[in-house]
Amino acid sequence: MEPKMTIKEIAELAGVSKSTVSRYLNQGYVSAEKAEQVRRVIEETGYQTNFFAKRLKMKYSKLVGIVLPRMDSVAVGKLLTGIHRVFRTNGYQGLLMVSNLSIEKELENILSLQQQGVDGIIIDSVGITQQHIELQASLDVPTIFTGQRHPQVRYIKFDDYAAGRMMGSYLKETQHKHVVFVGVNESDTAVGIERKKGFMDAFLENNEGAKADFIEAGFDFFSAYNCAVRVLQFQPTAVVGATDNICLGLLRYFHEQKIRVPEECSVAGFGGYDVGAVVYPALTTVSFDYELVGMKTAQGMLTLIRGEAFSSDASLPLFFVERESVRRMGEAVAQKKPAKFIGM
Amino acid sequence: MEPKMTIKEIAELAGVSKSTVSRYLNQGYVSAEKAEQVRRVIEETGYQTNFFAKRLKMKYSKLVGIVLPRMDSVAVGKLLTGIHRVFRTNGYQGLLMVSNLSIEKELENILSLQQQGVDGIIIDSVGITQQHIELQASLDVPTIFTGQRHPQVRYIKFDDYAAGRMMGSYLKETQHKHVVFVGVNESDTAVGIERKKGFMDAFLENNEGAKADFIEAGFDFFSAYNCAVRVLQFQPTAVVGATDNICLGLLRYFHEQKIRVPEECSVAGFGGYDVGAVVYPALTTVSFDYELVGMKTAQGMLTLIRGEAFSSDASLPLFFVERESVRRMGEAVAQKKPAKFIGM
DNA sequence: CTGTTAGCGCATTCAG
DNA sequence: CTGAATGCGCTAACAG
Repeated sequence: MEPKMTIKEIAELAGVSKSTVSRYLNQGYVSAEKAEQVRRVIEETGYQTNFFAKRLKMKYSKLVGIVLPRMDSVAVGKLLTGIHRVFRTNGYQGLLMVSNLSIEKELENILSLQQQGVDGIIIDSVGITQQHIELQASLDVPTIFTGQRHPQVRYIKFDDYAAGRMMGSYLKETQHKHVVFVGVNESDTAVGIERKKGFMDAFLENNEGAKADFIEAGFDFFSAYNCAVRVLQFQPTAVVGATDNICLGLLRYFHEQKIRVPEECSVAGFGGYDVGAVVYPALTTVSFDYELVGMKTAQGMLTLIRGEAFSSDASLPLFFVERESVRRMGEAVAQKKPAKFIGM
Repeated sequence: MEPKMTIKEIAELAGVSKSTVSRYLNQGYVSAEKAEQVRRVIEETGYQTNFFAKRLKMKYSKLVGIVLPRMDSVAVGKLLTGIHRVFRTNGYQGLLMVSNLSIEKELENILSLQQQGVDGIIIDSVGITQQHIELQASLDVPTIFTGQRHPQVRYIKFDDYAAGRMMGSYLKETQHKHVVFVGVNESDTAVGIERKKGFMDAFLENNEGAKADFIEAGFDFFSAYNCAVRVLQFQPTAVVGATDNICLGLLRYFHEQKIRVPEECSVAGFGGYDVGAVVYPALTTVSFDYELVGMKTAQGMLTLIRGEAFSSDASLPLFFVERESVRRMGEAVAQKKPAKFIGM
């Protein structure tokens, strides 16, 4: 293991030529006899082919760059889990870069990745700008965006509009008439625009007397908590947060104000994080399978690398998870549900 | 950007030799005049030095492997954030491998990383086995473990024993006399043994009439939720979970059973996850700064790579976060705290 | 300060 | 089927 064997030394020890060893390692145009000799020597020495030398010769690197807005988020974690799952079975590996929500750094990371010789780049962006498009077009490695979409790039994501609609329909069906949607900034097209629009469209259509207000918050608990006063001023029967985290912040405020959920005000979100199942009331939500996105994206990348056709997809399946935090307005409020922890 | 410039072509275009270009790119033994010519050509062509060729020549790769038990955990996310923070300012990058909590895969990943020519390996293990030690000793790249420790390896971690003691002292001070500790399996030395022992030691010493029972759970909400019945059978005045997640599962069960926290039973944990601040009652906990561990570990790795001395550290600072979930047994229970969301 | 020369370790023609 | 020879793109002596 120590003095770093090279193919040349293996060849000498096995009494063959370098090329024979190389062939043994790759295609395999080698006689059984010599193959055996080589095999033995390799096993004994623990020889490992030099990664960089190999990559220098070959055109590919078996590395694909992944640029992330941040690392400490469950969604990102699951996404990566999915990506890794398919990559590992194909001998690929992800090279991560974090951009801390900075567009500038994101662009910089993409460039840096390309320079490292990755075979492709996956970008989990929080917003696709014109600069992204230009940069991406100038690159000579395939790229796939995830989480956001844009007509000029390849992408794999959920249908945020449909997710919004699911929630809108549900609140209509449960006969809520006045809800406030706590959303995020529109720079995030998927969450800030599509998801919200889906909700509004479905909730408002053919829903006489229905009304929906809007308040903008950030992605974190605290920001949501802080805008809770304002949502209460609308006196809604239900509030839906653009993410589960927003709901948790809201829930906390309601608890402090002794506003009972869902009796006095319903709450629902998007995301389907595990923790939504364990808080009380358990959060009704539209659940996203982030791991699936990761897998699909990785598969798409493999396709692209092989030079095959790829088609963007913004319709990955969504799951509506009905739990305890939304009241059915028609029914009596007294009969509480059994309140069993339903797992995740 | 397209036909992949090489140093040779740059040299020709600039009217100098390859080595001059190389020097320009590295150390800098170049006249201002020629430097300028080279600079211009590089800028025009968008030339980027070939990563693999460079790594083949040089001894280092500027890549350090990171093997993780899993990706979708906040703690891991923060750890990575910390690692990346120091690496990025030093031109290093992390190459991630996930072992899905399998020891076998973990070993395999370490080997694979070494083969890729990384300059070092950081291992966030959930348990150091004899195999880890042997493998690690046979490697020719430096390794640092994090999260766990062992006399025969380098490590950077919190002092789990001290964390346990903090909590033990606190519960003693708040005059609890009977608590049950919901811990995890002892294969996780840090959490399963040290943290628990610290708690027991501090809680029990010089604490007349005090009693502490133990129950083993897994790391997830559900497992904790499921063992809640058994902890209740002990009729404790407080229960401490080895992790905040365990507490959340417990809290859910207590809520379902209408057991008021902390009035009827106190709950406290370890971890300091953000979500602990937003649930109700907000969770009293010993907080770990995972990002700091990441930074320290990365710095240690850089030290090692430079060939300088490194010393393991298992005493990273801990923070006790007193929130709402533990009752001070001496005091009246009626006077509820203001219950303000204290942020994270 | 600069150009020339030699490999780094490997895969791959090309003759045998 | 196999060995000898070539070069991937780059850095590092080595002489100028």
